[in-house]
Formats: sequence, C-alpha cells, structure tokens
Amino acid sequence: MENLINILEDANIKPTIERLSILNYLDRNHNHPTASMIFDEVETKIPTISKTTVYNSLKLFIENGIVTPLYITGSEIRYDFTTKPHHHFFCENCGKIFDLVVDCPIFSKKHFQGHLIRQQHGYFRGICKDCLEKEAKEHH
Amino acid sequence: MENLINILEDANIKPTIERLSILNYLDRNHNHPTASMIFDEVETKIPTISKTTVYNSLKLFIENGIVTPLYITGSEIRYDFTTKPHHHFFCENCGKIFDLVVDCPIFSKKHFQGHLIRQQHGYFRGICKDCLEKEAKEHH
DNA sequence: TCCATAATTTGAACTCAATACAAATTTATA
DNA sequence: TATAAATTTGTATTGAGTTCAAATTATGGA
Ligand SMILES: [Mn+2]
Ligand SMILES: [Mn+2]
Ligand SMILES: [Zn+2]
Ligand SMILES: [Zn+2]
Repeated sequence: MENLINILEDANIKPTIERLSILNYLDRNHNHPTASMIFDEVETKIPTISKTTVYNSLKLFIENGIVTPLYITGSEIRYDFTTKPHHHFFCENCGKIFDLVVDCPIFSKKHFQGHLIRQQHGYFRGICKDCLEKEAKEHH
Repeated sequence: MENLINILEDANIKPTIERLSILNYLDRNHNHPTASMIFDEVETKIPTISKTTVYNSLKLFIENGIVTPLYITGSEIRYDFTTKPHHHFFCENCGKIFDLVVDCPIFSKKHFQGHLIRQQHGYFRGICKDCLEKEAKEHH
C-alpha cells in the first residue's frame, strides 16, 4: 500500500482513500476489469463511494500514465494497471482478456512513417484455451 | 457495382439496394467511417433508409466476414471494408485512422499459446504526420 | 481554534452510440 | 392471387460514460 501511495505521488496525484482503494483493486486484479467491476468491489470497502469518483480517478490515472485503457470489446473500457506495452488476447466466448508476451519489434519505436507514437496496442480475438478445452470435453 | 453484388452473394447476403449502397460507400471510403457517417451519405441517395438498417447491414457484413469493426477510439465503432489484416494508426488530435503496412510475423498464425485466433489487430495512437506538420507551422 | 479557500467527492441529469422489437413494407413461393 | 418469409422502418430502450452544481473534505494562514 505504501508502494501505491508512492506511485500516485510520483504521478502528481494526491493519494486519497478513494483513489488508493481503486488503484489497490487494479493492483490485485490484473484481469483488465471494467469500471463497473471496480466500483462493485470498492463499494464494499467504501460504501459511500460514487461511480463518478471511479470514472474520475480512472481518468486521472490514464492522463498521468499509470493506467492504460483498452478499447477491445466494443462495449466498455477495460483498465490495465501497467506501464509496459504488451499484447492481449480477447476471448469472444467468455469475455476474458489475457496478457500475451509477444516479441514485437515495433514496441521500441517512437515514430512510424512520420507519425508520433504515444501508445501501442496489439491484440487478437478468438476462443481462449480454456474455452476450447471445455468445448472439447462437451463434445465427448 | 457488379463486383459488390458478387461479394455479397458469395457471403450469402441478399444484395438489396440498401446493403449495396452501404457497401458501395465502404468501397469508396477506406477511411474507416462511423455508422453515422455512412448513414449521412447513404441517406442522400436513399432518403427513406433508416439508421437501424445501416446497423443491421453492418452487423451482417461483420458476421459474414466482409467487414471488420475497429474498436479503437473508445467512443464509436469504425468500419473497415477489407479481409486482409493490417495495422492502424489513430490520431488523437484529428481522429483520422490511417492504414499502416507493417511486416508482422504473427499475421500468419492461426493459434497462439493455445488460443484460437479469429482476428488480429495492431494499432498505434498518437499524433499523425499531418497534425505534426500543422503544429510545426503554427509554432513559427 | 477559527475562517476562508481550494480540492475532492457526490448524485442526479444528461448524452449518445448501439440495440430491441413489433409494425409496415417488400420479396419469394405456390 | 394468396400466403409465408425476408427485409426495412421507426420508436422505445439500454447502458457506459459524461456533465455539472451542490455537498463534503482538506489545507493553510491568522
Ligand atoms: Mn494487460
Ligand atoms: Mn484499415
Ligand atoms: Zn474464453
Ligand atoms: Zn491528425
């Protein structure tokens, strides 16, 4: 928790109870949750918290570079507490988003064909390993 | 246009006037338009068309693999009339989405770490070449 | 401690792309 | 022509995310 306070202060964000609780959730859950999922859990610890505070805090985290928003599902934003760029796999069956370690030669580039790169995103969509195995079992 | 009819029929989609007009727009505009942009132009040719038909048609096109939805901006779906996987660059300043030709070694893979891949997406976000040049001019 | 100010949080109203759905229209088939 | 099937339409609805002013809390000097 002391670590999380430092992370916020280093990003020039005042570490309020609400922001710490939200960041703590993201720190414990690296499964790319939605704002709603974050709210539901944080609400059990801070019953008075509002959804607007969750959105406000996430926006702050994003603007200050300690959280990355993922626009993958098409229906809602998923939040990733990380700084390092990495790939994702989105399962169209169970909705889970997996981290993938891909040796991507573009990750080191800051410019590409004249464009200034601020973020890099690579992701695949399909059926995840777990869902494939379940499917195979059912067909027997 | 005859070509577009064939594309729809090959995808088992009945080539109605509305669907042809929508696909024709996508064929002429490879700038990854929104549903609203498509509707606005098609409406000038088919004044009676409804937005629901635009959404229905795009859904059909996606389900049958002749159009790819892009979840990049976070606010609305952009549509790409293409089959071949390629990279994109999204300009956070002007909102344009550029096609990028990147030699990506993963594009050939159908499986990755046990997951079944159906789609592959790679995109960068930042400031595009045009916006950078405009910015440079203004600062002088 | 008191008070003024700034920062943060809250909740209700609102936005808007996308969806649901039943009625209306068009097309296909006998 | 008559009937059924497919398609289109318009309205209502959804729901994630935003706006914004009021309420609350934190800050800092007198
Ligand atoms: Mn991740
Ligand atoms: Mn494209
Ligand atoms: Zn899955
Ligand atoms: Zn631009």
